[in-house]
Amino acid sequence: MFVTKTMPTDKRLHEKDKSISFFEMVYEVVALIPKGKVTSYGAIARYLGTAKSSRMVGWALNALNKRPHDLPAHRVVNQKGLLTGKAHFHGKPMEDLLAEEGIEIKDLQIQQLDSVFWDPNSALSL
DNA sequence: CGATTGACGTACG
DNA sequence: TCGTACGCCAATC
Repeated sequence: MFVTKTMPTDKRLHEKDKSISFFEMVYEVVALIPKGKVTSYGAIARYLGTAKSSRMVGWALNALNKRPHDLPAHRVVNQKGLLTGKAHFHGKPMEDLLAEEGIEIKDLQIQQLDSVFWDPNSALSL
């Protein structure tokens, strides 16, 4: 894992620190999503201090797709628990990956979302 | 350097 | 309640 630059707990993440890219901050948070849990783009965006840049989170993950990575990007869904990024997964279907972690999905929609939702803002004690 | 993009979110009808 | 419109902002073209 490439966490050498800064850890999410570093307060600098909440500053206008341009020394690290927005992408890397997203990667840090995504890497910390517990197995069997999911979070949303908006939740990550809020944690990073750019609540209105939720689209950027998706953009970051899109860039991730272009290069080899071991991040649980499948654990990131939209606020409704819908697997909007499924189309971007080339390997095993996103829903399968989640299902293997014990997450129930029906028609690309995560069931019992509240019980599996992982909010970085509270989990990481913002 | 300006225009476009995008795996979202909120507002509005 | 559901579908559509628009804003958002960093990265890319």
